[in-house]
Amino acid sequence: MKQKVTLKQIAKELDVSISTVSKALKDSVEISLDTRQKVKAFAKLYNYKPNNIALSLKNRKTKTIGVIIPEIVHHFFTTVIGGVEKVANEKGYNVIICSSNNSFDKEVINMEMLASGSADGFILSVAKETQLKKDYHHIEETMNQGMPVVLFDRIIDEVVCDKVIIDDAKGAQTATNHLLSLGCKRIAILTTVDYISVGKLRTNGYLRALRAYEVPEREELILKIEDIDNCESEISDFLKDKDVDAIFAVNELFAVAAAKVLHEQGKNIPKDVAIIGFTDGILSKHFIPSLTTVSQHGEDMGVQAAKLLIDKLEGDDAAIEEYRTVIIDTSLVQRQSTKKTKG
Amino acid sequence: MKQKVTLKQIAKELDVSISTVSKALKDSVEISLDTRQKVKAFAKLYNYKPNNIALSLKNRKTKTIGVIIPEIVHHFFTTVIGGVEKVANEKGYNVIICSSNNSFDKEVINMEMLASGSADGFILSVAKETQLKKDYHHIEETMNQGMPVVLFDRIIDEVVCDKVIIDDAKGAQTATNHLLSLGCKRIAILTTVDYISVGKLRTNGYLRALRAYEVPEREELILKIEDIDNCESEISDFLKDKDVDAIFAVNELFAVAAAKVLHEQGKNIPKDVAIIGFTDGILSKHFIPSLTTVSQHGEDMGVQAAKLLIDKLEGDDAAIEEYRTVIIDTSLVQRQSTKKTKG
DNA sequence: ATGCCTTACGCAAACGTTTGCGTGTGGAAA
DNA sequence: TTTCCACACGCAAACGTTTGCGTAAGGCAT
Repeated sequence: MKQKVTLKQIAKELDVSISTVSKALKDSVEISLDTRQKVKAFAKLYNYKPNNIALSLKNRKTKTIGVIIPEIVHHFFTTVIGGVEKVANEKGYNVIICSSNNSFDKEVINMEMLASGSADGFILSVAKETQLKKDYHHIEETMNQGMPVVLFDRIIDEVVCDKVIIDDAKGAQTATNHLLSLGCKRIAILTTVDYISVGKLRTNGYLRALRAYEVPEREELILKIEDIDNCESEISDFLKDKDVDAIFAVNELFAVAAAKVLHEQGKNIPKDVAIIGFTDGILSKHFIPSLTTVSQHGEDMGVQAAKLLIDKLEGDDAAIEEYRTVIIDTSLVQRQSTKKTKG
Repeated sequence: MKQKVTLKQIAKELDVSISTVSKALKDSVEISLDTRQKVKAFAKLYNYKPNNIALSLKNRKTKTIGVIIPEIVHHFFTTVIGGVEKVANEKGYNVIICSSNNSFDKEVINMEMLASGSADGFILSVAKETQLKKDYHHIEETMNQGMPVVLFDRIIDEVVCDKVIIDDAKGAQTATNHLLSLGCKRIAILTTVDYISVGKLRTNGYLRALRAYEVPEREELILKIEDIDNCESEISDFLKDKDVDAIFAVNELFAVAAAKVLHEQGKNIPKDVAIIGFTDGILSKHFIPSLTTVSQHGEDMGVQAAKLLIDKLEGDDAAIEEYRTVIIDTSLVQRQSTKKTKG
């Protein structure tokens, strides 16, 4: 088992100094052509690769982006990561991914760990607990130490930094509008508890659409789901003897759960009840009937976030003080769950 | 914007040497109690955190595990990552994730990048292209440089290292047995092209089950799908005027696609045709009808893989020469798609 | 007063790089 | 023969740690 070869070893073998080897590999004119060729041949033979750690220490940068997301087993977040990776790799950056598991503590630990030398900057979607706790000191501290942070999806208004979001309210409004334009009058919304920023925003968009259409908003058509793991029974109870003709769900799981409940109740989708979800994942695509949904373009978000971060990392000082918020357009992906029934 | 504080800065402020600070923070008896307290107070005040990069360089290890998977937007792989993360974090390891995007070149690049200082060892599921190309030099080289590699799921028989797999053939056999025990006679299989190891193994298990039941295997009931993105139409053609009473699919997507095709053809699941898939993902769980499936216990695989790797990383030299293969038990998750119809 | 031991600290090397600058050697010009 | 200039290379510092060992100061015993 041959260990990794270093400059020092090459230098020793060739009986030259370390600096000569280093310069030779970089084709420095300081070094004679002859020596250069010898060194390079040797380096290739022994498969020399510069040690990233040493380079990081010397350059005081790691060429690594830290991504912290609330859940790793989550379609939307993985699409975002896909986008980040794409841009990062193009620009020679590595990506480290950590999940906070929606735990505040784990978010802090991961961030501190990566901040102490492992990453140059962060792309972050905050944990539920963090949103609830409203404690952002770890983010502020990281930024204070000169490491840029880009927030996406679940952002924090109070923290001043680059952000990538979708216009949640607008997306929800568009979706609701679509239901209204189909002639639906009794549109229920399945949403989250208020401290989840995106849930609240989407609810607002729903309400805005109703008002614009002068459809009375009715408290009893709003369900704020607490326990996401148990949403199906909550939805079942909620829908029981409620005469709705459409459902807008603020995420994919709620939409699917609603569809299942309706199916059990013998209702037809879209004839009896139309459904629109949020987040264009595989569930919406493959469900029968396939579900109309508001696409968040996760990969795009990742791409934009990575670009913002790398701009900050490589930008001149002028740009550093300026923070941008990129708003990704949502789009309504129309599928069977809102197909107009003929006649 | 205060930069990260280093030992040197603390030393300067307190007018002591760097080594004194370092030792004081480690509560060395070499340092007087008085100095120790002073240093620690100062360190806490300035939120000192040792620089991981410097430590990595000094210790010649990074406490980081590199995970390379074929796809990041993939439920099964993310569950595996979840398992890896769990164990890794418990043991103080970081996890770097890279996706090869099923490209051989990207797999090599990622591996070399991480191997040159960023990770101490690898957990890897090889890209399709790599399996097709049968070029494993990057894996061998990495191991030759003293970095342990654990292969999972899509493994390579020719490479000698730790492995975590499921018994694909057995899982498939169990699934097929279940269909047979339900009284199904004309069981089709939707599988992949042969060079995908898991596809082939699962097909073998299917055939084995048929033989054990003395059901004739019929070539025309085997569909090897080439273009996974277009599987629905392939399946549709395949199923057209074929009188099958059960379908075994070697992955989740094929199972769902089959279910959709059957639905379009007006067939009832499970009454007309029973379906079993492979991989217990969200699609199988939420589909109507919910799909019976062979669970691979992805998180378990991740846990085991991480344990194997960390054992190698921290084990004494005796253990290093010995390679283990952990076989994770599959289990059949019975759902509606194979419910026995009464009578 | 001298010697010795303990206490409390600093020095320096090491991990693997990069790079500005200093320097020895050779040849050519005067 | 002396002087000068390239050329080709080496030295050393720096990045932030850790740690074995050396050492100054002080106290105590003789």
